[in-house]
Amino acid sequence: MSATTPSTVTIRDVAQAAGVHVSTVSRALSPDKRGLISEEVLRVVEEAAQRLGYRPNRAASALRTGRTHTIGVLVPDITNAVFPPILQGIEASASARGYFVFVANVMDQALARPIVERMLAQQVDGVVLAIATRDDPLIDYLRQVGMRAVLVNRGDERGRLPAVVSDDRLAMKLAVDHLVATGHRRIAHLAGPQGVPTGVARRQGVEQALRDCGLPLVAVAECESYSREAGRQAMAQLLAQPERPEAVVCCNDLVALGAYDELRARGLRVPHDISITGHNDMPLVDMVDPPLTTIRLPHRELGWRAAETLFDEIDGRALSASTVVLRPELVVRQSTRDCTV
Amino acid sequence: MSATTPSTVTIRDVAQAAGVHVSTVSRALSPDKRGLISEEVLRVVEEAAQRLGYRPNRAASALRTGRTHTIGVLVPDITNAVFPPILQGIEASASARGYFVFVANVMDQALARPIVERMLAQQVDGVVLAIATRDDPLIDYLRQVGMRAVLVNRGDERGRLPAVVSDDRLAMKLAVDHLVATGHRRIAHLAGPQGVPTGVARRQGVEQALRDCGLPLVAVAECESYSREAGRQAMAQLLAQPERPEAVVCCNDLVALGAYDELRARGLRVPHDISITGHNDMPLVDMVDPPLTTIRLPHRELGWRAAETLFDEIDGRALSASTVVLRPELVVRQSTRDCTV
DNA sequence: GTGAAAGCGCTAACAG
DNA sequence: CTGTTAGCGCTTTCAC
Repeated sequence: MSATTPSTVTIRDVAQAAGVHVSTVSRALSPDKRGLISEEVLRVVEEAAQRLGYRPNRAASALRTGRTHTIGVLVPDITNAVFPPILQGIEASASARGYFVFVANVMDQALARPIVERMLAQQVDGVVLAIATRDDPLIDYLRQVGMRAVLVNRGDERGRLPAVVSDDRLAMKLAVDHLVATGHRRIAHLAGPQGVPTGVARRQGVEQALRDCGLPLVAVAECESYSREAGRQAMAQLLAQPERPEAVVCCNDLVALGAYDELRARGLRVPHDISITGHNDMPLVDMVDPPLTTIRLPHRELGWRAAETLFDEIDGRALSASTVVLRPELVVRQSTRDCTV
Repeated sequence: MSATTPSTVTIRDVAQAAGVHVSTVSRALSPDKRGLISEEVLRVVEEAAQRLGYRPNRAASALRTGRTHTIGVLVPDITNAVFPPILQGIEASASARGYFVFVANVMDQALARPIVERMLAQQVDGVVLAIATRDDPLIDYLRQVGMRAVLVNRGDERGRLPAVVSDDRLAMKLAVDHLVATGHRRIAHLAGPQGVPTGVARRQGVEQALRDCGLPLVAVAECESYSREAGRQAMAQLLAQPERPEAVVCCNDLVALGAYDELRARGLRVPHDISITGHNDMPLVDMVDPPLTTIRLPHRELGWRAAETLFDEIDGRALSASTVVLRPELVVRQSTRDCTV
């Protein structure tokens, strides 16, 4: 029956109750300083702390030590199914280390800088960014102010910050190779926004993979964003071309689903008239009609590793490998047909 | 060209640069105290702060004032598509008020209490809980320690804490009425876990709605959790009964999709052999096969209102209505057939 | 309208 | 091993 007092009990109260000095209490309750304290006193202090329901005030400790045990995470849109698992991985890692995670939803790229400034004021121990654009000035800013930071999902081409990403080129190669192996020849690409690293890398991945097979990229349309509606529009553009492609490699699942929308509106059938591939393996894409052939990413691990990398930085353990690249994997379902049979 | 110094610039530096006392700087930079300062000094201070790149240390201010400008949010599983929009609403509200939000993913209900304790230590100004179980002892604990809190999505039957929820009974009534209007008579229910308020309320909603129509509830199976797999299992149980229902009202979309899985495995077709309804209108349920008839909730608004309620509490603005109930809405798609034609 | 001084709760030298 | 002392950066009385 610990009488958890609603009123604030401080280290002084504990010291008084235990009949020792506050600094002794501080030491006794600090995991790495408790070795300095005698068994006897340790017991008394712990008992008193327990009894009074003492909870060290993190704000005070933060002021003194400069460490808040908090990190910030900036995501572009938490409603996009890619990010929750990443966040979960980050949170799991943070939680295991006694850290809390501020989640900021950066709907507008222009808000990123002010948000980082507020996080700086909030004294976060570091940030993980899932919002880096190409040549993002934010990255320079972070380095300039000495804020520890790690990129996730989207890396930095110039390697200014550690990053944990998936292999976008390989992902696209997996998709292209699968299509080619199943007899597709006229392959097009629905590319992501060329302002973000993933958009560029995936496009290059498609181009390279096709080149490796000695095949042309018959058409490309760039999506305004990674959204269903943008995918629909881009697909419409693609279909405005004289000759219809046999298959379309999409930069992500949402875009692929947008392609479905446009195709359905025109009475075209997937995969009968055209094969479609996605990227991400979002929840439920195995249940859409037809189930989507896509690329699966280890999202949760992406987040976990990013957080671990950040904590390594925070604890002064400099990493050898600054960029971690995780392997994506092909998931074949029914949106791609076998033209060889 | 603000020379943002990497080294920490404090209020003392600003005071010195501006040739005034620190307390004057503090007042000048505080929105509600700046009235006490002369135009002249205000200008000088602001210029100096700007030039030096001063950012008030929140940890110090928190220690002094007891307010951290942070809130915590506890969600059961951020990977469940219901929560991201709720979180987004919370975050939008918090951000607009200069607050940051800690997101904690409470995978195991037993971890809720320790997490709340850590948040208490972290001096959060309040919490919003999306994880309340029925008669949750956590609620009493929060009241006991005087932590401001608001429930979202799941309310408390005893009204111990303010809550923002959707009308679960109405939701189920909308589903039942639609089925009845389209000629279904033998209606069953895939119920949510009866340990959480929503599971109970939705089940009661189905029962009441059916009673209102003078129809029996032909069968009920309780799901272990709000998951696709649990839905599949519960559907299997339902199909083990001698007579097959014409329609099944599911406690949520994931469960409904699990029902799809089981039905498909048995070669039964939706809605030809059996009609299915969901709840939540998750992203992509309009694209599954067949598109799911479901209940749409104002998730984002749920989160927004919950946060606003919390801030009202924090600012001492006691609310009149302690529980806010938002209206769900029926979305008819193709998982329910019209038996009257 | 501004300055002086105290102190929020904690940790970390420094003594002993 | 434990106590003493100082101070993190800020806000808020209290004077003037």
